[in-house]
Amino acid sequence: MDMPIRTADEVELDRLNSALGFLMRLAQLKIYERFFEEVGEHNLKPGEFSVLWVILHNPGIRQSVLGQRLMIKRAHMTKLIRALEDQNLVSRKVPDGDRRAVEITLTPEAVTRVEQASQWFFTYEDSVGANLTGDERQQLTALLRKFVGLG
Amino acid sequence: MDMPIRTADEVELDRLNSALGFLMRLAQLKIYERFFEEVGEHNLKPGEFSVLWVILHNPGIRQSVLGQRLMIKRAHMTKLIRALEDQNLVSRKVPDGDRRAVEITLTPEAVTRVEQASQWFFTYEDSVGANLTGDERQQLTALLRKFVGLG
DNA sequence: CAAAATTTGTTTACAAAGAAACAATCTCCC
DNA sequence: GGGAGATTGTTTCTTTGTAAACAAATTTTG
Repeated sequence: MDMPIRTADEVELDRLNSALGFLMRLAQLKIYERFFEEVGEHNLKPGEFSVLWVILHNPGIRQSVLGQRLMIKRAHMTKLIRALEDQNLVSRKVPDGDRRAVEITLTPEAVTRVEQASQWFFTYEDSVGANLTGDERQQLTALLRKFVGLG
Repeated sequence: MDMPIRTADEVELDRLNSALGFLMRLAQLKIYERFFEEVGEHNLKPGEFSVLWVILHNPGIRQSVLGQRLMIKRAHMTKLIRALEDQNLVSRKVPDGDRRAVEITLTPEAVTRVEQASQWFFTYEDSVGANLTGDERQQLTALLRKFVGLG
């Protein structure tokens, strides 16, 4: 009657089972964990890749806009960009129109690197929903896109 | 032709738009952000609540099992539990059968507190998908549940 | 136009979370 | 029974990210 719980599968979650925030956190952690199993440290980290990818597709984007879109706080963005600059992957330029702002572009080296990295990144992203059917995967991304207000 | 990007909405994401990991991260951050807007610091943080909720429904659960289910690493779990213990919300007991393990239960005080907190927590969790229809919300949770391997 | 308020990025101090090394205990297998 | 190896929790160190205060530039408004 009072048998102790031995494995994670036996844990009673009750209503937490349908809590969006809870499920989302679990899902994200699972993705992240798998990422390092499959991809390893071989290349750019997912966060770095996303930042560089967005700069690649929006050359001269401002730090603040990048942060808003990627939901990265200004304070943190400063550090990320500086780290990328130290690796000679991005260059910063203060535009004439607004001397508070900083416009970011990729160095030629980074363009190559990101295009290369995009191969394994998106391959991984596709494989990540392997326990879903193709339809389910598509539904899931569509729902998430709507949920976060994209497209 | 070379118009600079001024708002986050104009940012070109290209294939990142259907990357599960990316969307999931955005979704989780959005939930977390809204949480503090709506609920404020009033009560337990979402993480604390989840931990306490699971202990409530699985009294005597072991730290390791709790961590596995909630995807919290052992090192971090130690700190969480100690913090909860300092607030007199949980008690730890080393079972006779295995003197390495620690079994966690809620204090009577915590039981009340969690039951109370569950009201706003789940109310919030329900309101969080407000820009989705009821059907979509249900689909989303079902897909997430399948994705993370629950149920 | 000038003072007030806002935006942008940075710095500093701190909180959340993980990695690796460790000690104690337990399990397995000879 | 007794070592080899695995589990469990803790500690220490590092990484990642946030919050708050700040400086400089810009916009708003009286």
